[in-house]
Amino acid sequence: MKTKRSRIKTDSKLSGITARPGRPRSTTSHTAILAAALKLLRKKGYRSVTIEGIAAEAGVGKQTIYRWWPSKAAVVLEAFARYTTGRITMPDTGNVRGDLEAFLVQAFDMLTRESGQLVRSLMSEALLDDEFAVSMRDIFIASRRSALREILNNGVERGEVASDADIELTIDLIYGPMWYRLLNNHAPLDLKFAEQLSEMIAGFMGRPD
Amino acid sequence: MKTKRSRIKTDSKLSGITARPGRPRSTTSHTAILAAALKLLRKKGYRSVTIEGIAAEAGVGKQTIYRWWPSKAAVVLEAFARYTTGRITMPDTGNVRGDLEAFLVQAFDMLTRESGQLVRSLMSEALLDDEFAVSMRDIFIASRRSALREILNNGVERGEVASDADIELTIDLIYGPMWYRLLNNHAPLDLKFAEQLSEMIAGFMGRPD
Amino acid sequence: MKTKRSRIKTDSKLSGITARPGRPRSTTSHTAILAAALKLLRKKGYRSVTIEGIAAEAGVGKQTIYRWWPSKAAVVLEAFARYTTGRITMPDTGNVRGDLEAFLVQAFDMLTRESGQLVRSLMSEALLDDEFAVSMRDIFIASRRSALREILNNGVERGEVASDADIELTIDLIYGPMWYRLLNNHAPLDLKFAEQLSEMIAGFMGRPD
Amino acid sequence: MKTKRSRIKTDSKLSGITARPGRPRSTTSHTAILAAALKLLRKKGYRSVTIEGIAAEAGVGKQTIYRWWPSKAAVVLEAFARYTTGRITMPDTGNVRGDLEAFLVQAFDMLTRESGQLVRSLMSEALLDDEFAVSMRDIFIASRRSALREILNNGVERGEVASDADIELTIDLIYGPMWYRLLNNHAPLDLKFAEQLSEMIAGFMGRPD
DNA sequence: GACTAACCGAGACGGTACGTCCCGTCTTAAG
DNA sequence: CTTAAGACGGGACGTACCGTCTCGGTTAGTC
Repeated sequence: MKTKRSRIKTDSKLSGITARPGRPRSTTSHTAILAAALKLLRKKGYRSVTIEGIAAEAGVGKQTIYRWWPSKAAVVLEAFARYTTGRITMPDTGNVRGDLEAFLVQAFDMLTRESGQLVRSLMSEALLDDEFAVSMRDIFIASRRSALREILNNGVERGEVASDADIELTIDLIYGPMWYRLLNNHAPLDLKFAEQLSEMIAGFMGRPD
Repeated sequence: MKTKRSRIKTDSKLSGITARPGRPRSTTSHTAILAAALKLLRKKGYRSVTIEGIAAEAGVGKQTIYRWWPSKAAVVLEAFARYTTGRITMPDTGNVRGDLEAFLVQAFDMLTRESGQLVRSLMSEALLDDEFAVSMRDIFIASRRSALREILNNGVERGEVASDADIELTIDLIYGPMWYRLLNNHAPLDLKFAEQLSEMIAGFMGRPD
Repeated sequence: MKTKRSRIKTDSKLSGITARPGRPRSTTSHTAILAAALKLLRKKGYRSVTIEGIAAEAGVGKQTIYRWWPSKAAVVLEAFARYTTGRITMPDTGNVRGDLEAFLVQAFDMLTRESGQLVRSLMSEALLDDEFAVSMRDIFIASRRSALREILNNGVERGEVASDADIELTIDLIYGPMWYRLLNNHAPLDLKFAEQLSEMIAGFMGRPD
Repeated sequence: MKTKRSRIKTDSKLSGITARPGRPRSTTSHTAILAAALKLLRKKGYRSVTIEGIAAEAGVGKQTIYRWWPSKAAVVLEAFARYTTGRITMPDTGNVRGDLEAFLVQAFDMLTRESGQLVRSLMSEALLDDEFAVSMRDIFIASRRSALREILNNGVERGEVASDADIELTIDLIYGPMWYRLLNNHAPLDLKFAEQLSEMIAGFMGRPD
């Protein structure tokens, strides 16, 4: 998420610089906006959500939104980020393949049952707006990648995975098919797919010989 | 592409079905619209292209566009489909891995040098519009998948690939990473990636034992 | 009513000249158009009636309408003219005042119960289109004026009215208030008004001294 | 003229009613719109004037027009009302007939030389739109009627006119013929007609016997 | 306790594009 | 040559939102 000033303000606590003068940002409005965004998303879908609609639903002036977010996509992204924070739990089955499968099952489940359409909407926006794409990569994609990275690195430490394996490539080989199915909807993100993917990756990585 | 009525026009003499009454569709306008769409796309990018703009550029009434296409995305998709028709050439190197690599090099090259942004735009639309997503799958995705399918089936015939291999899954494993990089732009679609993908797939499929 | 060719054709029967070659004008379509126009007028009001709507309702091509009438107003005017033909009956009470009152009662009644809104619509068009105004004057206004003229001239012959009375002015003094109320709708076209008008006119004309 | 909300804004200090929130209506735009409407009317005639054209000419968004007026006719009516405000001057010749003649000469002159076509256009609209007709009656017709009413009432006070005369009917008898000629254009609104009308009315009213 | 600054709601503003309606013209095949 | 059908270029409609602006009013810290 990008705001015009928020970082400055966030720093003030740490740096001991006193708060800027004037009325401080209303947390009530802030949360009301995010809640409204989420609600409207569910009810009408991303395309039909408008800044004007969010403002009305939140009982807030449009300017208050524009002051803190650059676009509708940014609001939605923050709302979604808040919503999913802490939802990723790291599995610990003892081996890479098990961890991977558990992780994918969890991810597929969430995308299938809850946030799939929302993630699609956000990606849709990212495809047309480079600045937003950066935000999305920073906030959303990066954290998912690093979760996988951790799983794979654990495998390296355990000796299951060759130490010179190309981790980043491997992550692409895992998330790639997942996104492909998510976006194209031509085949399900189900248990079987999680197994197949995990098996493939295990085969790909597991040959240090 | 979706039109309101089938353009199938069987031989009236034989079938007894007479041609539709009324002035026939203008091929001049049809091509002018597609040309205008392509031109504006290059000049201004998908988001800035409007139906109104295409109509003006093509010297055509807006209604003429709305009569034959349901949305801006549909026009662009048809324009793009025409543009790329016949551009996919099937490689013949004698083995699956070689064919695959050659095919991917070709595909990556085109996406990187020419049509990447356009494909991203179309996918963006497909993510928000299910009806359009179907069109896109039918016109664009399907033909790419069947190209890969042919390559893999050739491998089965040659005995390089196990006869019980899951071809559709394999296609996902190839196109998935390609799309993932295309959409997220976090790593290049380069020669090296083509090699890596081909190797991985060869490894994945090539063990009938 | 103005048509581009109808008079030529009308003459051909009389002059013995054989009909023009080609398919003759369809009387079926002609009457269907007028009927459709009248039907739509009643259902939706003049403003909402369109050439396209009439054509559809009549099961006729638009061109067929444009070939024979210059505008929607012309179609409506002809439909209305047909509808009212022969509806004006001349009263004969023996004196000007009685004739006038009877005539006005009849006219007011028709405008109030049936054709008021339609006449208003036609006048509306005439106010913006000079060519149509001429048609309307020829077809509609003129016949009403000559009816009154006859009544007044009968009075002159009987000696009730001064022979040098300004008949045309008098007609204006009668129809003026009638139209004024019809258009402004601020007061009714009722029996009392017919009496008052007749009395006023009798007073105005009846003093040859 | 009809606006969506009353612009009555009583003194907030006294009444305790605070001003409406939000950015106040722009007087600049308001006047620019009326000026543009008048200008376009003169240049192109009522039928060719469009809301879009007025907006462009005034340098204003279309919505700004739609926010405050329900139709093109309403804009034009307000523009015209402003334009004619204070143009009616009451004559004082000492007797009803003189006053009437002077008043009519003035009115005929204005309609003939300046505003005739505009008034016809407005009436055209009023004939098809009841809501607008009410506006027009309130703003335009009513003020003209009350001018005449004053002249006639003066006559009653002076004893020239019978005290039980039907003033409203008399007004119809005067304005009726005027409108009739204005609308049908079959005879001029000239000096002679003003005399004839005045004479007729004087005869009609001036018999207290 | 006044002053100042930034916030807030409300909503009007100039704009752009939408998708629709209908205009009057045209181009077919059929009669 | 007319007809029904219906596509065509075009113009305007009235609406939805955009992102900006301008009000009155609120809520803090600073003088």
